Amino acid sequence: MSTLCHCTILRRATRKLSAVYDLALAPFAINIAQYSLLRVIAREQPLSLTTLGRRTELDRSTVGRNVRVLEKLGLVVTRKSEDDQREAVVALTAQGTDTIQRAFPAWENCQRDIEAKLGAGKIDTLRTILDSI
Amino acid sequence: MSTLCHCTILRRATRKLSAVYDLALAPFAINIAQYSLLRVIAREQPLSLTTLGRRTELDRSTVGRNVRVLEKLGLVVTRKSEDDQREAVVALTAQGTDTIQRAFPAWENCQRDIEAKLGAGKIDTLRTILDSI
DNA sequence: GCCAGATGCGGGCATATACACGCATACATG
DNA sequence: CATGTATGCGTGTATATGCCCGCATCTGGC
Repeated sequence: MSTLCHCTILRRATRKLSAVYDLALAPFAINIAQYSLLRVIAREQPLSLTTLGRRTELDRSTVGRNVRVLEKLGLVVTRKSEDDQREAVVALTAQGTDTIQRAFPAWENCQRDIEAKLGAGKIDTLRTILDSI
Repeated sequence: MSTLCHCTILRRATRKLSAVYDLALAPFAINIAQYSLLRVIAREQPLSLTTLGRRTELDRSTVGRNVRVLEKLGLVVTRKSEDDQREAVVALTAQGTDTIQRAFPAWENCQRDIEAKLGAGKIDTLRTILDSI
């Protein structure tokens, strides 16, 4: 068995792939983490930070800070929930919706590039493996 | 083709797997990123920060900061190279060497756990895929 | 030998990420 | 209804990561 660390290999690949997506999304002034978060918000808005954390499997405090960045960029707004005064609910702004749509082709190109590079079979395998981690 | 982002899936899996390794290494007061870095240093010490960055495919400034943390933990020392006054070379301390050795079984357990979970075939496939990213 | 370009580093800036703590609100049980 | 527990958030602290800038040093061509 190899002495190479599975986790370290995974971490390295993630950094590299993220850099590819980040570069493609740079013209829209967002990165892949932000794009991904925007997409979840778009799909379920309005939603609370805690819910957003569950969807993304991110720590709630991480989500809170990441959303704050998106807010600073003018892509989302947060407001207090009326039902539950504790909750902060997030929704896209018009600019946020627009940014997602404009960035979509760039993101899709990344998807196609990696699919072409690995082949559909390996993409499926990869997804299966990663989902089971 | 699915609308799921390959990069986001990879990022999520990396966070989760890192958390597993981090938990296993917690008794030794290091995380997987640090353990991995220590191993590279152990293998090639003494080496410059730039070389360390090339080996790990990390930005040099990142390596510089990460090494500083290891230094604060007493696991490595850095000194100015005698040959090239610009270079900062890194080497393990006795405590660093000791920590790697003591942490090794915990790391190895993580390796075996993930190998058992995925099976040797999938581990190989995963490595091949990740290496080609 | 000298200067221009290359190389090595640290620091500034920014995001991503997690955990622990404390505060406010909601809710459930007596 | 009152209190104890559960839930939702923000903040503090820490590491990980990358880009850019400026400084110091090295090196090669002249």
